[in-house]
Amino acid sequence: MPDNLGQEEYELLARLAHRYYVDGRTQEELSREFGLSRPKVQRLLERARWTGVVDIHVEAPPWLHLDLEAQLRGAFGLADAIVSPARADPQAQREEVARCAARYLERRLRDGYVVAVSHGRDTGEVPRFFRPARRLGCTFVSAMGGSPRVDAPTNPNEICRAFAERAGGRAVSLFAPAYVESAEMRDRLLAQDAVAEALRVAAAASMALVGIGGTDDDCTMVRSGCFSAEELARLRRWGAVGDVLGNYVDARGRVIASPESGRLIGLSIDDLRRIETVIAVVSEAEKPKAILGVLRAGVVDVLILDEGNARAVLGATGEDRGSGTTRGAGTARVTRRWEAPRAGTKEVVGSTTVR
Amino acid sequence: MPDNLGQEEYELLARLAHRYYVDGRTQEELSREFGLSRPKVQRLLERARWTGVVDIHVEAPPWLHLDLEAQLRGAFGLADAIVSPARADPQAQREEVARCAARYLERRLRDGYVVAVSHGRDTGEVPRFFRPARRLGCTFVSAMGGSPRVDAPTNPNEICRAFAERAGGRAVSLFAPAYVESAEMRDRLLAQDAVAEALRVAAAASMALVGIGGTDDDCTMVRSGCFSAEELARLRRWGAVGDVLGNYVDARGRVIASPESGRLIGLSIDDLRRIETVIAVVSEAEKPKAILGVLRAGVVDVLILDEGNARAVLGATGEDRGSGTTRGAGTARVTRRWEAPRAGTKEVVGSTTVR
DNA sequence: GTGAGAGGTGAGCAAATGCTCGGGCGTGGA
DNA sequence: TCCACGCCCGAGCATTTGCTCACCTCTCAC
Repeated sequence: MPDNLGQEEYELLARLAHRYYVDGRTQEELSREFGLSRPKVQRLLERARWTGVVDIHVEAPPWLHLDLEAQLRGAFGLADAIVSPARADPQAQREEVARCAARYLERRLRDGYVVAVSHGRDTGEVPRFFRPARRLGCTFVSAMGGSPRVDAPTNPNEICRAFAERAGGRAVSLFAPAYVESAEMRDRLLAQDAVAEALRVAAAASMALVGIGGTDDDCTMVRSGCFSAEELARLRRWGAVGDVLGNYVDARGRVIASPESGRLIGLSIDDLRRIETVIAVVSEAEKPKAILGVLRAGVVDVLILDEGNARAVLGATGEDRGSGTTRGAGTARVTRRWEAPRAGTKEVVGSTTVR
Repeated sequence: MPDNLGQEEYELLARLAHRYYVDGRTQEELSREFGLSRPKVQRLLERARWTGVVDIHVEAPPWLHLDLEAQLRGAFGLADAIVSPARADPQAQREEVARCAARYLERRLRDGYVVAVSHGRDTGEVPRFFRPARRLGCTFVSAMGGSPRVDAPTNPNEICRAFAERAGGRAVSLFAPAYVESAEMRDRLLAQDAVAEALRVAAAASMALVGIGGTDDDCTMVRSGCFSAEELARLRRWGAVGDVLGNYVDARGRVIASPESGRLIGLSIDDLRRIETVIAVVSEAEKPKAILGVLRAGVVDVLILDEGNARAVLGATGEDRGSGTTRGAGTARVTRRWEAPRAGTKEVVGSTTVR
């Protein structure tokens, strides 16, 4: 198969690889057995992997999209990205994403962690699926104020309460609206101990779980009564494409300093940047622009979303990055781990996947 | 694919494996990323390999028989076994085996090595293919006496000379016949300085290259005039099935103390046992009994032979050992290296190879 | 309720592995 | 012929990995 290999070399590589991977000898044993230096054996094994004499294949469940996840991580420098299986029904899709988020939290939460939580339908679904293996001494705190037209489970306080119940931890509520009428009113509210204290806890969180909002007329901010359609239209004119915790950003990820930003009660983008792990959960269709904007703002560490948004976001990034790996998730050829001995990276990786 | 895995676990294993093998993270990074202890990650990766979520495949050239080699090593405790590609024509087959032997020597020989060499048509072919990359300060010494009806290239002295020429080393000749008329004559010859010296060098060799002789009427010993057909028939009656360096053994590998053994000039089986690496080269058809006998004598460390003999020897060993691995050499599932977490060995290995 | 056993867990260590770097050798050009 | 360049090689070190062992928890029988 590897045509650029001489017969002699092919035999040697195959022998070494077989002895190493199948028979389980160590490289040192092989070096004695074949009369080579140990580093030489290691270089030859590397070459065997590189030429395809050794093929390491990861058989992933068909419903996972590890390739998309890898592309997302790569494209946006995320610590992690999770693409949930696709569902036709929006509610089912939301639950699927929430399930992924819940699993993720279960893996990552540790006693004593403080988690700042946003509002939103996506975020709100997460607690339902959250079942940690044991009681966690965690604190869940609202990272933003509540919405006037409350349908309970999407309000941050309520979400925190649900989390705390599931985790056996405690909830810290923020008793304030997300947006107040004026900057002056905001400052006076922030001077209240109860409000200031909650925000202080939230700002010191080690983790944040946030949704990503859009700017269409049906977005959470409008539905929940925070904004009128006119206010939102004005934000769009300012270039807004989406928000986290009420902080709007434009397509290039720059925070928009609109009149609205002065009326916001909750963590700022800069507050978020100081939080170690910011987890964004998104499931709704037609959100790629908002997601892109927020990703470009560089506050998100972990992105959990559905397949459709993942593809849309990646598609919008520019031409197909790593199109070679777009094949079925099941077939993942070895790239970075067993890099080419010495060669330009991207290029060469591209050529292996052909094979 | 792995049906005995829960969905959740399958996902986790796939994620870990992908991150480890494809993205090249370390286990420690994964442990942080997934919120697991490092040993846990390592156990999960082990499980991923074991359940087939990760599949390591060695693509060997179709003309190699790495599976047969592994079985030979296993069955007879050999340090190494090399099965040469099959050839229909006996002479072509002999050359193929000799080529393998030559390659093997090239890999193993080091400056200062002393190699004891037997007579025989197989051994005699090796020097023709021997082309070390650089001059080797090696000594090649006859491990047994010569034969009366000399056709030059099968006499040990001549083989040594050819080796020395190719290697740029030196040859030490043994000026004596393989068999003399009586034990008394042998003792007197051994008392000769020239003879004793050569044998002393041979006995102190770090390597021996020997053929394996049969007991049919056309064997080297008869063709070369060492024995008459009658003498050979007598050896057969004593149970002889084959020889190394003129030392005959029976089917169970016991040395035969016949009248002939007292007349032999060359290294004994015990001398051979003291040599670190004894390499046996065999190609002729119909030799499996001789090979088996000699293997059972436990003097051979490395066996180099043709496919037909390899299969015959293994077939005769008892029922198909490791029949699971008898498939094409190209497909070698991982066994020993990534053993089952905790389980009886043979059994479990058998079951992987099914898959 | 209580005790015994099985199974799972992570600290810590020994071995194996990957990698860097200085040095030798061959090749091709002046 | 001699020199420069580049390639390959292996010693030695830092990191990663595999593994052992003591402990902990959970289950089940008594």
